[in-house]
Amino acid sequence: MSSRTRLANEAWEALLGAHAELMRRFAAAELWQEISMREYDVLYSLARAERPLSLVELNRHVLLSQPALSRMVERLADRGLIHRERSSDDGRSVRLSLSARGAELQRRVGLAHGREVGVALSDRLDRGELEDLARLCRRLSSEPARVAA
Amino acid sequence: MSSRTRLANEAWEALLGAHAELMRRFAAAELWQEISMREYDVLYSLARAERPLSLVELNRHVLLSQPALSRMVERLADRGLIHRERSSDDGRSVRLSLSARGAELQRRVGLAHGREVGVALSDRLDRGELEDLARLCRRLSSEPARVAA
DNA sequence: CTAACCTACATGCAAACGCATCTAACTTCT
DNA sequence: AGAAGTTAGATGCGTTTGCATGTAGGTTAG
Repeated sequence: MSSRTRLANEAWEALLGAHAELMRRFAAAELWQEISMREYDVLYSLARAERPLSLVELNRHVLLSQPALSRMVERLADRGLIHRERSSDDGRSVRLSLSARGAELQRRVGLAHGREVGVALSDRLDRGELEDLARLCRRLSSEPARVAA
Repeated sequence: MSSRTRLANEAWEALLGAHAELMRRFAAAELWQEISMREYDVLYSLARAERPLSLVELNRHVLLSQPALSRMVERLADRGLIHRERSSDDGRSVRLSLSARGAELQRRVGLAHGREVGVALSDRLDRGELEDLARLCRRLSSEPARVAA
């Protein structure tokens, strides 16, 4: 195993550890009574993307299987938090967007959650480090590093 | 919302994105036939910690509820991958450790998985960046930044 | 000593998940 | 245009999860 591979594995393990610990911490908040963190993730993804998303598009942001997301979307629609209508362009596809209630809930929960995120990370990293972390993580999730053919 | 808080939230979102995308990629490997990624996480945690761990200790590394972990441990023990014995010191506690079969499986799967992790991260970050990422993430998951009283 | 409390783990149960598969709507190729 | 192939989403079903709670061992205080 090359030293580069070792470094990569250490970085991945560190990232997993940070993810797990912070998720635990955020999940402990008395904030997820109305919606779970996973449901919030769906609302947040829809809020971010001004235009309606299809299930497949939404699924790129939400770490769930397609069937699980399909059912979660159904539950959120039943609760009146999101709109789900069949696309006119493509009869297979659905157009998912926040309802007014869903948008309000997302804003309200997002505000409180965002404060906690801010505290948790700012406590441990300064501005420059936060920027570095964001940059490095974005590099990991952006388009694949395609090799020239 | 202060700019520091905004930076923290951007960093957290970037970290979540990287986590989700890489998890997806790793999960797609034809490698998780014998054990799931979550089960591997348990075996890996036990492999790391040379001494036997209690459920509570193990639970610090594994992002699952205590009851869910308790049952996963039960399944892994039933499959002969880990040993579970009552602690002599503390009659409430269990001592969890890898069996020979579990250790072998962890090594085998870990080797292949580690290669994938290496490729995925090394493709996008150089040595210095991998070190930076590891350092920043460890800062996020190490002991709380206690404020002097 | 023992009653009250706390901690570690297990268990009942409903909700949610993933896998396999289905249906229906596009797309492509001849 | 029609058959074959692909893609979007939904559904059946067994497994796994989390919440609430139970049980038992250990600790503390009167």
